[in-house]
Amino acid sequence: MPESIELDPVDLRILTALQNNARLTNKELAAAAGIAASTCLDRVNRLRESGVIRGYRVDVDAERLGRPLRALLHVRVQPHRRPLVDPFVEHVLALPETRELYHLTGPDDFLVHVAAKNAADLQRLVLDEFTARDEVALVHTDLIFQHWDGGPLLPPG
Amino acid sequence: MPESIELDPVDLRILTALQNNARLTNKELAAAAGIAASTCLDRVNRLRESGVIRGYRVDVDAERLGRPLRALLHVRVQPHRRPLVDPFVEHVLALPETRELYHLTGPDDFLVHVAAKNAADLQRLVLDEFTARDEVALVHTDLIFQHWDGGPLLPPG
DNA sequence: GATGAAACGATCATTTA
DNA sequence: TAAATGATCGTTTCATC
Repeated sequence: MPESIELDPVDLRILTALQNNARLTNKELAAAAGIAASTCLDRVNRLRESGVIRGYRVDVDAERLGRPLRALLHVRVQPHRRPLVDPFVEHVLALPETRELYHLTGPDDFLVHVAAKNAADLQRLVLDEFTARDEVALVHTDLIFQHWDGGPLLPPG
Repeated sequence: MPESIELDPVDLRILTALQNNARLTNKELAAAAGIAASTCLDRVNRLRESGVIRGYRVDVDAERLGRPLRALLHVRVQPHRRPLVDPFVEHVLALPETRELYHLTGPDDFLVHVAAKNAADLQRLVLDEFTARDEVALVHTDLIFQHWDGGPLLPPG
């Protein structure tokens, strides 16, 4: 199922254009890719159906939404077993502060990117939503000075 | 400049809808927010101009694009000074493998989320693009088992 | 993959609350 | 000041080549 799809240069131009601005009209997108609008519509539908395009998201400024303090929480879950891990994941994803969650190799099992209102809010989050849970053996918090998104995702050469 | 903006419940409904699907038509968005289309257009334009909305991105499946192996690289840059840090950031952001870059407090200064073709590709990336650089004092690599995005970003209660 | 036509949505000036 | 109406214009979409 998670197969690699054959993408030609036209598909790549479409994806690259959409990664910069996902709200381009179909007409604009067709122009960017150098194809007719109807063809472009076909291509985009195929990319959606094949799962290459998973969705379209708006990029919201957390700072201006009142969550200027971002942090990464390294979390060790013990014992590291499914009956404990699955509910932990569900809990974290349900928190409004959670931006991203990673399940990792290495001593710290999870990494959680959170956005908080201020230091007190972050403290509450760590104490009440993480260390208060039985399966959470350890939480280490690093503040995020700055965060960048990478460029358009492209297939390897 | 990075001020918090006053957002009313209508704005929040608009942002929430767009975070789920940034390609909703203005008409659909207006219906979701319970307002007239023209009003909705106004609101979205204001959210864009005020910087609350930073852009619209397509969510591409890295696996299906031929980059199934994702990892987090913890990188220590020494000495941790601007003349070294700024070019390092620029270098990392220019790599096609980079998905995200964090500048952090704590002993490891940077965290880089990368997407590679396979283990050999990841090894090449670490050796040639990171440890080969003079300012990079240490790289620690954790593989990503799984990665989740958080729900819609909302202002704190 | 392109063309062309019918259906639909975006947009803006104007009106209303 | 903020939202709705309605006319115009542009875009999407689909059958057809």
